[in-house]
Amino acid sequence: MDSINFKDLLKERGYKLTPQRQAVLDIIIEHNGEHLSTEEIYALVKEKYPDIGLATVYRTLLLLDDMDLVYKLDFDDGLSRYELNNKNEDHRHHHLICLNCSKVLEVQEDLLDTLEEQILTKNKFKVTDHRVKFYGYCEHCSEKE
Amino acid sequence: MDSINFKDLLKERGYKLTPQRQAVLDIIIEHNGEHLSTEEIYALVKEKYPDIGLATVYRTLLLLDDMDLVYKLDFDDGLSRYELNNKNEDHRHHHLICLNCSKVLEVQEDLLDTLEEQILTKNKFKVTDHRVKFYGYCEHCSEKE
DNA sequence: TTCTATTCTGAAAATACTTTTCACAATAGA
DNA sequence: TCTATTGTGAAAAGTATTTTCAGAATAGAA
Repeated sequence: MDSINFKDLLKERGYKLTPQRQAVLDIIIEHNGEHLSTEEIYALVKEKYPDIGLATVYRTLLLLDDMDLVYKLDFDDGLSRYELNNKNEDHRHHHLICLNCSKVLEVQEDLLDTLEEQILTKNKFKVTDHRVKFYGYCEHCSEKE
Repeated sequence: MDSINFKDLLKERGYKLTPQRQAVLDIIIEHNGEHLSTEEIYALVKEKYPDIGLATVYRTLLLLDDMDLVYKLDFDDGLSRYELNNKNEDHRHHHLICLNCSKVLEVQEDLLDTLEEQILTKNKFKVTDHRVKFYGYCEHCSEKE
């Protein structure tokens, strides 16, 4: 996501491109693959843009989520986390959350297309997105038992 | 879940059976199939047990979730919701959340066993539970477009 | 049954995360 | 450059949840 695209996307929705918005998006792009919390994003943005306020970070994350540039995640730790919506990814990936060490792994699998078709047929519900979380024990924590 | 079983389950963990705990569980059982929020549960329990405090309801729901008697749900409305963990159900059901009217449907499907096997093989991650949410448009809201 | 260590409860205070308010600042199109 | 409009930071407010604490209730022992 370069700034020219971002500016256009904002404009489509009547929003302006500001250094703060760019800075928040930049951090999320730089940390692609991580699951940063709002406070973590705030701290990282502050390194480059010390005057930014926490409220602006919250507002920007809301905006980016609404624009589908990021995905909001919930790993049950009480924090909102975000990851870049990698549009070149064939399918959304799923998260494996270790109940022991809380580590989060990612799986690229997607068997859910079949399921989504069945849901449309049986329930007449048109699925547009899904969120899947698997809980269990990672390799390291499984061995320790 | 009759009170005798509940009492034993509590005892196993060093907890006592109190009228408050029973009352909260009773309400959840009575409303099986619904997705009650904490405040809704509080209001319903209060009808039968007017002196109960909100903190006790929070504490009890935490306990019931920990004991796997209920499932905590998150439909992205800022509220914690709970449903009875129906252990005679073959598989967990999934929720279909309508992005337009916010109605929540349930699907009994479970194609995830195959996926979980693949996850164990490829990622050496032992899945013990999963949460799946599908977002989209219900029959009624699809038609209106 | 009575006693008593322990757990539990209600109310209020405290937390934690998030949103809103408001006055001032910055953006972008004219 | 001008200016309508949107955006921002700081602080306050909001909302859901957890903790504190003194008194009450439970359950096992006596």
